[in-house]
Amino acid sequence: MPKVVDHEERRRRIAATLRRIAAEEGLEAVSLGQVAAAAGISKGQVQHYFPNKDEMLRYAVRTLRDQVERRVAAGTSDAPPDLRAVLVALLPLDDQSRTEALVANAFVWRAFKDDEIAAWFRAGYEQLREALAAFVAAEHGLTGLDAAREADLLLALTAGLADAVLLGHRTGEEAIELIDRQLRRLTDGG
Amino acid sequence: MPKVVDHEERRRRIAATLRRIAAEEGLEAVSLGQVAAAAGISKGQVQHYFPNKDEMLRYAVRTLRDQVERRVAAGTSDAPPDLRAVLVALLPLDDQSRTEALVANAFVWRAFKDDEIAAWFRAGYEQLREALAAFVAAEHGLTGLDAAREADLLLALTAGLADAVLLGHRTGEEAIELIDRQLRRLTDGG
DNA sequence: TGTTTTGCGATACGATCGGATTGTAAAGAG
DNA sequence: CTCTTTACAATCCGATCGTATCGCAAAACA
Repeated sequence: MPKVVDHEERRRRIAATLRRIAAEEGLEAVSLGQVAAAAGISKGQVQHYFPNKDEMLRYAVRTLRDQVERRVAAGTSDAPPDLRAVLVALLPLDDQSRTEALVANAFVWRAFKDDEIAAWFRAGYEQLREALAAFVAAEHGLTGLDAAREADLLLALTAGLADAVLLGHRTGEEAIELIDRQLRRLTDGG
Repeated sequence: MPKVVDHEERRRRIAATLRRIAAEEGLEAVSLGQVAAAAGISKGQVQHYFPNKDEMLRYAVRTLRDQVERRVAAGTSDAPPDLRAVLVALLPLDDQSRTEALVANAFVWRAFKDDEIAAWFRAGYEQLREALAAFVAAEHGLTGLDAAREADLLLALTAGLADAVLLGHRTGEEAIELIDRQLRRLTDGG
């Protein structure tokens, strides 16, 4: 065998370039040629590491999910894990999270037609639901069912706010204020 | 002048076909040829009524907004206008509203690159915000600022739930229950 | 030192795109 | 009836797409 190459590493680099293009110009701008050019490699090399475009897109979604998970976990790791910190980490407030949100948004439509991508979205959603429910139960001493419902409210609220921030309908500060307002109700009511 | 034709009517029909394709197969499947074929007309006719594809897409967004506005208004007109009814009308629960939500979602990305489309989205958002704030103030007797914030929470929550329902992460019933839970807080707390 | 296998650049292919051009039938205007 | 304008069909164009194929250099194995 020739030139020993880390296949995963190549794929990750290509996927990262793909996400950059998707965030900047939309999924429709993602073509083999564009990705190759932006990554500074040849079209042939891209083909060498992905059997087709769909697989390339799926891989980009998988690694995006990993990236988001790592970032959210990192954002809460300096302090003890905190419900508020997780919710705020889900908002597109800096370049990194904004790019992730843009890419996720760009991929939403793919999820309707690609079951594998849909499965990744759903897994992320469920994981978040459960994590938030655990936080609510721990921080506000609610019983399981109530905690789950409050977590659902917070998750949907944060998702809606994230979209609004992304579209420029609200500022990040406004979104945080609204999250705090909702959290305050839990504290006061419990 | 030959064959007297209602230009607006033709444009509306073409736009409706465009939205149907966008809802079923995504915006990327929307091409002049596809729209023409689905509408049972020639490519030339589509070109005759829209100077280019972008204008066609913009027109489709404008008429979508009208359609949503009419539906939400109609859904609340049999009974006296009602905060809960408006929020529920925003969820993708039947074919009509689901299609609208899908199309809106498909157009979100366009809004990032097309200022005119972004303006229509923003206008719809602001209109909804103000309407909801008025409802909250009227039904729960809150002062202006509190009413506006509660309306913001409800709007973001409903938007997040609408997305979750659309993606199949939740059922419509669950979404309605969560909206009711949030509304109950306003009633109890006020 | 061949031989084989892999990495990857180059290029060709057919399909499809948005847009421009051209042709023509119909219908009011003169 | 002639002329002009409009409605639309048909076709062409250059660009770009995803994919297939070909060719060759590098490197491990024999």
